[in-house]
Parts: sequence; C-alpha cells; structure tokens
Amino acid sequence: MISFTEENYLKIIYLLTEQNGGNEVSTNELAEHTQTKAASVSDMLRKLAEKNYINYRKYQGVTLTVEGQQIALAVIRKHRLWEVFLVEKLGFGWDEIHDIAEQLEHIDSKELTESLDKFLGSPKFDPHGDPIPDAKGKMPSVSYQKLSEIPLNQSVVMMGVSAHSPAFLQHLDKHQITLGCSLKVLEISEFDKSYSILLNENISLFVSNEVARNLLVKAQNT
Amino acid sequence: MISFTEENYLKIIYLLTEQNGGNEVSTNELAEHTQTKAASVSDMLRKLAEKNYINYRKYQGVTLTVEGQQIALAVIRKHRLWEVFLVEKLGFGWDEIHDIAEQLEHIDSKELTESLDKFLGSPKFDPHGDPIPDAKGKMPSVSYQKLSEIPLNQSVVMMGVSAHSPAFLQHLDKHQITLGCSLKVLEISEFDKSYSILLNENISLFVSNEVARNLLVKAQNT
DNA sequence: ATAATTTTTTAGATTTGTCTAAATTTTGTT
DNA sequence: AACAAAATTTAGACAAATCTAAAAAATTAT
Repeated sequence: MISFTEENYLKIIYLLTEQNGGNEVSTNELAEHTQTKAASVSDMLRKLAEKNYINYRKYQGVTLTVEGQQIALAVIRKHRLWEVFLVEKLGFGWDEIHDIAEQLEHIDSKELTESLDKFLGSPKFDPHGDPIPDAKGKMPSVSYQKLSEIPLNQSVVMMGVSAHSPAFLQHLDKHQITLGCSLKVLEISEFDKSYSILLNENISLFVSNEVARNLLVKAQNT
Repeated sequence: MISFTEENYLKIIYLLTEQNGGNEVSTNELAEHTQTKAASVSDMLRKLAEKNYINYRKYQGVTLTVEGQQIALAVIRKHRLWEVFLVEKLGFGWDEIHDIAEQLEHIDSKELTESLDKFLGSPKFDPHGDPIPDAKGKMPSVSYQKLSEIPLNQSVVMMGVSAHSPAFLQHLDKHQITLGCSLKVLEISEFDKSYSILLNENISLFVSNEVARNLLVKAQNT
C-alpha cells in the first residue's frame, strides 16, 4: 500500500523532472515543494528507493522508476480530472481549484476515476491547459512556447500557463486573458522588458515580462 | 486542526449514539466500528475529550459535545452528498458507493461542499434514504418504521434501509425492491418468520425476516 | 455479597513522517 | 589543488495512531 505522502512525493518528482527537462531532481528542490526540510526528504527518498519507486544515488538526486512514474501519472490524472470537474460542473474559477484538487487526487478508486472521466467527456486538458494522462498513464504530447519566445507581430493562441498561483491567474482574469484567446506581441519595452500585446485582434494591453514568460501559446495555424 | 481519524471517530460516535436512541456509546462498540482495538479507542477518547469534542467519563461511554456533533454532521453531510453524486451523476449502484464516500467525506472545503450541494439540487436524502443534514448541521427529521412492524395488508412506501452492506443491497436489487416502491405484507410464516409481500401492487414475493427488519417504510398517505 | 467474567484503561512498544543539529559529500573559488 | 560554501545525509527526538499484555473497574452470576 502506498501512502498519501508517498504519492505526493512521486507526483512532485514527476512534475519537477519534467520541468528539469528529464534531469534528476535534487533534495533541496523537493524540500521546497513538499514544504518540509531537506533532512525529511532524505528519509523519504531512502524509503521510496527501497520500494523501487525511484532511482536514487546518494547526493545525486532522483528520477522515477517506471513503477513510480505510473503512480505519479495516475495521481496527476486524478488531479487534472477533478480540476475539470470543479470548473466545468461546479463553476469554480481556475484560480480556486488547486488546493481542492490536491485533496481529491488521492481518492483511491479506479472505478471512480474512470466514471468521472466519462462524465466529463474524457477531457484531454485541464482548466490551466495542462494535458491529462489517459487511464494507462499516457500523457498527450504538447509542444507549446512561451509568449516571451514568440517573434513580434506573430498571432498565437493562448494554450496554457506555466505558473498556477491564484494571484497570477486572477491577474490574467483581470486582463481577460483566457485559454483560447488570440495574442500578438506588438512591442517589448526597452525600459523594463514589459510587453505591449494585442488581445483577440482588438484590445491592446500591457503585461509584465513575468506574465509573458508564463503564458504558453501555439502558432495560429499548426 | 482535526485529523482524518478524529473526524471518523466523531462520525461513528454520532451514528452509534443515534442507533442507541441517544445513549452513550461504549468503547467496545467503537472498537468494532473503527476496526481497531479497545485500547486504541481508549487513547483516542482521552484525546477527543481533551479537545472538547466528546463528553467522556472513564468506563461510562461517550456522547458528543455540541462542537463534536457539528463536526460529525458536517462529515455525514459530505458523505451523503457524495453518495448522491456517485449514483445520480456517475451512475454507480447504491451497493458500490460506501467505500468511495468514506474517502470523499474527509475532503476539506466548505465551498466545494456547498457547490456540490447546489449542483445536485440540494437533495434531502441519499441513495439509501438517509437524511442529509443542511449546511448548518440541521438533520431533516424522519420517522420511518421497519416493515417488520407494519400490520398485515397495510400498503406502505419503501423509504430507506437500516443495513448498508453491498450483499444486502444487491439482494434487494435482485428482488427489484427499490426506494419508493410500494410494499404490503400479506403473511408472516409461522415456520421461519419469513415474509410474503406484495411489491408495487402486483408482484408477490418472499423475503426473510432479516430483510423485513431492515426495510424502512412509511404509511402510504402521510 | 462475593467470585467470575467482561469491559475498559494503562503501560510500554512500534510505525510513519517530521524535526534540529551535526557530520559528510559535492561544488565552486581562488 | 586546497579550501570555503552549499547541499545532502545521518543521528537522535518527537507526535500521531496503532498494537499487545497487564491492571483496574464494572457487571453478572451463583
């Protein structure tokens, strides 16, 4: 049996490994994201390695084994399905769902997960644009770019966010930047690298560099 | 902060107190229902009493304080709302939902509970006919009788069950005895106290005494 | 009402996940 | 390359929830 806490570690290791482009995750990184101390992480890593969920060489960071990855993907699947449920069915905003989904992701029932998936119409993406792994743990492959990497005057579609804090998401709401909107960078300020952008071909607005780096987009016709 | 385990104890104390007609619940009773040993229950009772969730005099059993009762009712509310969700929205059978709801009942988010309630149309009863407390912890009052207490040839409506085991519920399914059906006791066997009943004014069938004692009904026109 | 039985509590251990402080390994700098 | 700094692990403790075994209280039966 795997505990709530162990599941969490595996999920976080998966997400951080992904962020690191497939490289090992460090103890300190994990300590930050689990809200614990490095010493506690060390203990847990020893345990997860014993159970064969991770590849762990002391001082060298960790990666998931195939088994660990499957568990992580199952948790992420549940997390993202519940997020869809909260937004689509219960009317929550995308900035309100994370903490609730953090709890729901640990509910243990394959039947529930698959019924929920069907009920939601087997969505492929969650309300933040993150891909939802299928029941076998296969993650839809996506290749988005940051808005900050797009050349001036190229129209793109907003597909996701790479930051999930309520403050950031509410900030986007305020500017009416939503999943699926069109965006075009008109100019980048010399002074503070802030962006002047055109939203939905008609509204022009300014956003900080920080915002531009956390918007995931794709070219309009691919 | 209250733990998962503490919530469970309070819920079980509430339900057993109700079953006992308001009398104290004993340590042994709790041990059975929590799947633990009496010694563990004793420890937990000391702790719950310290936190003022229960009234506890050593060797005398326990009852809930007002505070404990509110927590218990909140958990029961969540349990029963999720059961409605599982049956009404996800298509589960009433025999399949208990274990899943046991997990979901501990999800901690008032916003979620109240959105779910609204989404479900603020149901007053769960799929087993058990009443759902409102957001303030007020339990709809119900006064059902066991089928075994109803005089011969009186038509009644099936309103609930007082046993919840999958085996019992599946047994009812097999006989097409569902919430809302009409029932009339035609005869009680001298031999084994089994019941001959008329279902929905047209199907006659036999059920054991055990079944009759666990069907909750009300007279047809009250 | 006293003895036997049952119930409940206490004492002492164990497991899980965490902590602080100290030791060790790795990394970066000169 | 050697030393300082940073990262990581180990050692030893603690709180929560459980257990077994033993002691104490309550109940039942003779």
